Amino acid sequence: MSISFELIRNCPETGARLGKLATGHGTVDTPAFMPVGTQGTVKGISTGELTELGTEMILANSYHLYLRPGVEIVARTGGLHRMMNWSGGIITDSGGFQVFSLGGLRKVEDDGVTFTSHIDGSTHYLTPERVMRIQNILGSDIAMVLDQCPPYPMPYAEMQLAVERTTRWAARCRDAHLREEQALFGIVQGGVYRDLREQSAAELVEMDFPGYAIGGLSVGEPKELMYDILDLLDPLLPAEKPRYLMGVGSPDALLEGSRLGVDLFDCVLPTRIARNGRVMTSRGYLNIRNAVYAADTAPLDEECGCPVCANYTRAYIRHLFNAGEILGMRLTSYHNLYFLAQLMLKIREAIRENGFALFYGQMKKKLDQYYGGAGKCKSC
RNA sequence: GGAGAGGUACCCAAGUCGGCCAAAGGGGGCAGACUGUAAAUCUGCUGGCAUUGCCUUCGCUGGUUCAAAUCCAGCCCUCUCCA
Repeated sequence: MSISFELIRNCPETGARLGKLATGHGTVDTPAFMPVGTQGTVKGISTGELTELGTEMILANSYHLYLRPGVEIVARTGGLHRMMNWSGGIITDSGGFQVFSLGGLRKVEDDGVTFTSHIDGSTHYLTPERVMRIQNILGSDIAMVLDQCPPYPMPYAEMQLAVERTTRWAARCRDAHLREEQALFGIVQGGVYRDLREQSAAELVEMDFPGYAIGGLSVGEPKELMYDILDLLDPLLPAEKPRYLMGVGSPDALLEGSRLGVDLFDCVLPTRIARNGRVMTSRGYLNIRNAVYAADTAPLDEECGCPVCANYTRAYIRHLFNAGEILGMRLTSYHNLYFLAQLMLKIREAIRENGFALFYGQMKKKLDQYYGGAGKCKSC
């Protein structure tokens, strides 16, 4: 068995689930947030620090690792886990997101996708079979099927084609998947069209994957539409299998996603905004580059217990950013990952204690206040 | 003392045979964006005030002109070379 998922508790009042996902590289307490390490590194954070942060699984990217350093190098260095010195879990994305994000550099056809490398301009042809081979070699604990992730908005007819293609590719990925200890997740597409989501979910469930991802959300649509789709999918996906909402990582969306039955999340948000000076705090986002923090001796977040907040002032971190010092980004990245890890920890505790509904109400009020609008920190 | 080069906005630096110049570009500064990472990236603002517009500004002072950062005169200052 590649992975096992134990559903420990269902929230009696909401769709929230407490679970435990076991892979060949440890277990993951769910709902969980997984930091993104696209190129075999969570940018700026060592694997020792990831462990410190309580990270149990990260997301890496097949397409990027295939381009550089190349799967042969990863294989020769002992596989992705050993290469990056990470003993926890790894999910590899298939490259499906690059079908979306590298819009100008790729051509999608039924058989596969032609990419123009953003690194050197070379041409690469990825099919479901090749993507599976890449992930098999990388040796991630969970592989993802190749999917077509369309942008928002997308006309119905085109979305329908993307759903059908994603289903066909999922079947091909399943057939091409060789590595037994590696699980393969299907990815539900369909944008914000309810019937297409139902169709996509039904077709994938039919294929009996060990877990299901929800893709094609948080690509520009209003959050309410995303939540509607999650609500729709909750009863359609098998309860005994993990659900993974791809690409979602704002605090409010993690809370809402958890309420709607999501077990796994990943997102570049905490690390990316951190490198650009924005930190998540108990009182909303704070841009540490802002002049008001020039002489501020408070920590990033007064309610935070992370080592960054215990040891460094806003004034210092702002100085590091203004001076272009690499430590600034490392500190904010660490803090943001800690912030989300704590949020998920609280969510799990609440479910475990049968107090999620109450917790949700209180936390939602707080997050709406601080993160609901434009994301401005209300204390600023 | 002689010869030459130059002083432009917070800094550096274009522009100088007159108008299209509140003045290129870069830096710095200020703010914003970022959600399965082409991202330590990208965008906007950066003389003042107000709605198009007006006002003050290119070392200083004066002059020529309808019009001057640009032309003329004097002065102040900086740098290089020669004595």
